[in-house]
This record gives sequence, structure tokens and C-alpha cells, in this order.
Amino acid sequence: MKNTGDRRRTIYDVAKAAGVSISTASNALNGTGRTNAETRERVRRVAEEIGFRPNALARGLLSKRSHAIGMLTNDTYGRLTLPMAAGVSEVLVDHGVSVFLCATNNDPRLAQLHLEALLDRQVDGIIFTATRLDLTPPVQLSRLPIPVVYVFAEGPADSVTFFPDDEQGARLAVDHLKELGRSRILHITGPRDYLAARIRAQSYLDACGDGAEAMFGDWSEEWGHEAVQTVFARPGAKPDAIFCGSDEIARGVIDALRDLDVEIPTDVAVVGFDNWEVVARQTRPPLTTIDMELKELGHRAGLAILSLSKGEPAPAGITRLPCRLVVRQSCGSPLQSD
Amino acid sequence: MKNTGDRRRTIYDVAKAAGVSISTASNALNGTGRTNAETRERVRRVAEEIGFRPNALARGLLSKRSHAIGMLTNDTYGRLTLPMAAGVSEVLVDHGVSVFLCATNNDPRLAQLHLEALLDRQVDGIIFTATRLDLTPPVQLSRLPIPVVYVFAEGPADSVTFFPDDEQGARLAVDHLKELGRSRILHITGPRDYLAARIRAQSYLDACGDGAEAMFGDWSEEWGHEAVQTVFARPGAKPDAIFCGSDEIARGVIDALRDLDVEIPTDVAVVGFDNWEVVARQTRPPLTTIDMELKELGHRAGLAILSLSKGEPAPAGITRLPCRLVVRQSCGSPLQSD
DNA sequence: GATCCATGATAAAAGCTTTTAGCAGAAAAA
DNA sequence: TTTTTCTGCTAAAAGCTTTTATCATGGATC
Repeated sequence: MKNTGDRRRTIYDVAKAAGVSISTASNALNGTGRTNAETRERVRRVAEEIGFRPNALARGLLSKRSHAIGMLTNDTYGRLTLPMAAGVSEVLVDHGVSVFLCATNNDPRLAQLHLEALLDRQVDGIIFTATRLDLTPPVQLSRLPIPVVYVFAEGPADSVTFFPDDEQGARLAVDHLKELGRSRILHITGPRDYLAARIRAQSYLDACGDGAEAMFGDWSEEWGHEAVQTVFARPGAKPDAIFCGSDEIARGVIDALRDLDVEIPTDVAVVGFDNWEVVARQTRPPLTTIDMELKELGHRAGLAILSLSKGEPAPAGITRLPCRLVVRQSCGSPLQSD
Repeated sequence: MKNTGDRRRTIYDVAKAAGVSISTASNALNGTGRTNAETRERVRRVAEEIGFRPNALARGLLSKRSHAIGMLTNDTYGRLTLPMAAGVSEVLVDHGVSVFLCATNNDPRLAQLHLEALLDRQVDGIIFTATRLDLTPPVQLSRLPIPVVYVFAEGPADSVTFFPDDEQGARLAVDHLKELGRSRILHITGPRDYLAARIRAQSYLDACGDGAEAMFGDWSEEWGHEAVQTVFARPGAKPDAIFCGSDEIARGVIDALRDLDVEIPTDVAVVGFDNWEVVARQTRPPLTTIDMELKELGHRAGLAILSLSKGEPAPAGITRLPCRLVVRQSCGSPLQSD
């Protein structure tokens, strides 16, 4: 006979059914105050029986902590956001914290609207993520009464910020190629005005030294195709490996190489960046690439906002999380494939 | 001097600053009860000045409507979910409704946890979406005290459900090919145990009649590649058009055709399904395909849950939303490209 | 001058939970 | 026996808003 009525059960119902006062019921359920073990058990059993669940609104109203956070994103596409959001939500659900998802579509009016709604809902914190598209928040987030964590986006100085470690990721790729005996490594990447592209390129240049060449373009498959055509059309030594700034670029590169009858990985080894499975798994051969550990990024951001919302500390400034090398078949590795 | 203190302003602050009672302040702000026009203006001005925003928790506690809904998804990848969620959120934010995003990762325990959290938060409704992967909800949603709307997933009989109109979408593709003079149309699609694949295939068979052939496989690029090789290796007439069950399959098909030196669209026209831009835009030539209008699906689901939560009606049973043909260059259409 | 009505305001309750302060009774200490 | 200390429980307040019922005032009506 659990909760057949239409009305939700309140702690008042529990108290009445257990024959105690409301405060005793509350104390028994939360293990606060002083309660007799036997009473405590009885109250809990009764609560279970009638299907009592505390009203989060009332709880939040009193405690001034809503146990909810907001996630503000301008990524309409979802390739980076949703895995991250899943990570955030995954780590927070066990702490009883839920996540409001707010897609701003890069519209400042919408962003402002969402932000106000979040504040009205007394969220305990906000995670702002910009997916590299534009690095400046579309709304004023600095002077908020609640903590803000930035992912893939830079906040004001010393704000808690998470990025993948692009420098280490690029090094991972280059080192892998070098270990396999490749020496003439080319880098084809996205636009120069992307910070991530610049960092990866610099890391590559540092690791490869003389003769290294970074070609900037855009994040498309087409650009990868075009770049390869250019390089193979001009005179001089050809690369024996290509490190690409994204899996999409890598896909274009692989296609262009096949058009030129260049063998992969025999003649040229290819490494991508993103481990976007739907691309990396489908290239022929499957693509060795760098994974940015988006879910882990989400975990860390979630834990950080949780700490901050409790007044506990979180790593100030920019934290860069290590990337991971995923070996498939585009480099001819003797290692087992993914 | 707006809200410099650390404490949020309450309606009590407004009342005091305006020299009226709390109830008058509330009435003035909400336009309820009887208030003198002049008083009303003054209260509103004061509220604006001190930066008062009503506490959504207190409001929800009283009205029993939290003005928040939950979105339960098992789609970890986000390709279908996020555009939809953006649609939901977009249409609801203007009604002051926020969206909790809950990614269940296909884990029943997680789903249960999220569901309980949502109920505790007194959400006004739940949108369940399953992205075609498995059609049965991972938790018991039927006997809930709040309305549920299903998208891409089938609920109990007569529950409010939205799907793209796969039948009409497939017909759109076939008609387009026929109009361009193609007569030997082949269909390459995903697994037969996907309802969507079966519907699209049936629609195609109905439209093409004798000689039509639907090849079931899986949703991968690889399968598209393989199917084309099979068809072009066997004796007999070759197709002059291929309608693919997904853009990924279409991509494999296009690659395989190029490997066989078959000209697209001169020799064979290709149509995809999904309008997944990152694939459809990047094929060579760019892919003509069917768009499922995910955002619109989100809009409709959002409006439906809004109606239901207010006790108003919503379209019972399965509603199928029309798909849209996106013409690019893979069919040699004289129409302008997208 | 007494009664009625409309207006504009207000006090108080309700919504549900947690926390603080306090009370009654029993056991322990003086 | 009287005082102190625990123990187990409870009443009431607080958190913020909306709504209901009530009240005071001034003008209109008889």
C-alpha cells in the first residue's frame, strides 16, 4: 500500500504513521540529533513503506544549496559537449547533484536568459564550456555569487579552468611516430587563431626540430586533402609520417594519399587528434589518434564545482589533463590495435 | 547600488524599500490582487533597482510546479540527443522552464538514480529519448505521477510519442531520384532489427516496385563499402542510383564507387539519410540527404511536455514529423545546392 | 446621520524540510 | 533527599513566496 494516493508523501505523513513528531522523523531519517536506535529504525521502515522521498525544493530553500548546477555551453553540435556533460553528470549524480543543460547557440540574449534562470534556481555553481569556438564567455560570469568552472574556455585570471594537455598530446603523437622509425614528420592542422592549434604545432616543432613544417588551414577534411596534394606536388623529399590536428583532417589526408597511391602505413604513417570514434574507426586503415579524455575532463570539472560549492578549495588556474594515445592501424605499429 | 551585499535580495527587501507590505509587493510584481497603479509602479521600480529576483525554489514549493523538466537519454554519443536537447531547451527557456540533462549510459542503476532525483526535484515532466539503440526504457516510467513524453522511443500505448516520419523521408529520397530520371534504384541500409530501417526499406520498396532491392547490414561506413563491392562484382544490370539508410553508409558507398571508377552523380546518384553535416558536407561530392529535423522534434516534445504539465492536452499516440530533403551535389540535381 | 460598497492595503497561512532551543523523565552523583 | 547529567523527544522558527481572508477608509446611497 505504498503511495497509492495522488498526493506526494511528506515528512508529516511519516511522522504520523510512525507516531512521532516531525522533528524526530527528520532526525531519524538524517541521523542527526539524538534518537533511540529502535525509534530510528521504525521511522525509517515506515518512510520506506509509504514511499516517502524528501522534497528537494523545500530542502534547498532551507539549506540555501539546491544541489543542482548549471552547464552553459555554446556548442550546438554536441561532439565535445555531450561526452563531457555525461562525465559531469556521472560523477555528480552519486553526490545527489543534478545538472541543468543550457545550450546558448552562441546567442548572448539566450545566454543571459539561461544564466538568470540558473541563478533564480539557486544553482550551486556553473560550468562554462565553449568548445574552442570562441573563447570569451557570451555573458558576464565574473562577478557571480556562485563559483564558476571553465572547461575548454578561459575565464578571468586564476579562475578554475580545465583544458586537455595539447602540448603533451602532440608530443605523444610525435614520439610514437619517432619510435616507429619515422623521421620526416609533417604537421597539418587547423586555423592559426585557435590556441589549441598553435600549442600543438609548437609542441610538434619543439620535438621535431630542423625540417619540421606545420601547415595551418582549417579543421576540415577538405583542408587535409588539399594540403597533401600541395606537399606531394612540389619537388623535394616527401614526408614519411603526417601528424594531423584533428581526425577530420586526418581523414582527408588519408583519402588524398590513397588517391596518390601512397601506401598507409608503409610509405606514410598518419596520426590524428580527437579520437572521434565515428571518424577514427572508419578510415581505412583505422586511425591511430590522440584521445582528449573528454569524460575525465567532465569528471574533474564536476568534482571541482562540487568542492567550490561546499567552500572547499579547487585547483586554481589552468589545469591541463593528459591525453592518451590510441593505437589503431594507420602507423603500422606492431602493438595490438584498439 | 544594486545588490552589493552578499545576501540575495528577497521580496521582504523590496517591501521594506518600497514602504509596503510583503503581500502588496507580491501583488504588485505579479499583477495579482488589487493594487494602485502608482504603488505598483513604485514597487516594480524598487525591485528593479535593488536587483530582486524571485527565488524559484520557494515559488516551486508553493505552486507545486518547479518549472523544470528532466530529459532522460541513453545516448552517450550525443549526435542525436544534443540537437534535440537544444531544441527542447530553446523552446522552453522562453516559458521559464529549465531542463535537467540525465545521461544514463544504458545503465539501469544510473537511470533509476536519475529518475528518483528528478522526482525529488518535483520536475513537471520527463522527456525520454532512446536514440533508436534500444527501444525499451531502462526504468519503469509508466506509473509516474508526472507526464512523460517519448522521442525516438516507444512508450506504453497512447503515450505521447514523437518520431521522424521515416516513411515520408524515404519517399522523399526515392521521388527525388525518380524525378531526376533514375530508374534502377538500390537501397543499402542498417540492421533489419531496427524499426526505422524496416520502415524506410518498406517505403522504398513500395515506391520502386519490381526490381527493387533492399540490402540490410549495419549502420557503418564499412557496410556501405562492402555492399557496393558485392553489387558491382555480380553479373547483371548495375543500379543508376543508391539510396542509403544513413550518411555514414552513404560515405562508404561513395568511397567504394570511387574505387571502382564509377562517376558520381553521372553514373550513379547517391542519397543519404540523417543530414549529419560533418559527414554529408565532407563527402566528395557533397551528399544529398534527408534531414530528420531533430531540433524541430525537440521543439515539439518540449511544447508537448509543457502542455501536459499544465494539464492541457497533447497529441496522444505516435506523431511523425516530416523529414526534409537537403539537396547537395551527389545526385546531379540542376537545383541549387545547400 | 446611518448603511452599503469599492478600493487599496495587510496579516496570516500554506507549502515542506531542517535546526535550535527546550522540556520531561530517568539515572547518576552528591 | 537533593542536585546534576543524560537521554529521547518535541515545539517552534526559519527559509521565501503566493494566496486567502480581513480590515480600514472614503465616497455614494438612502
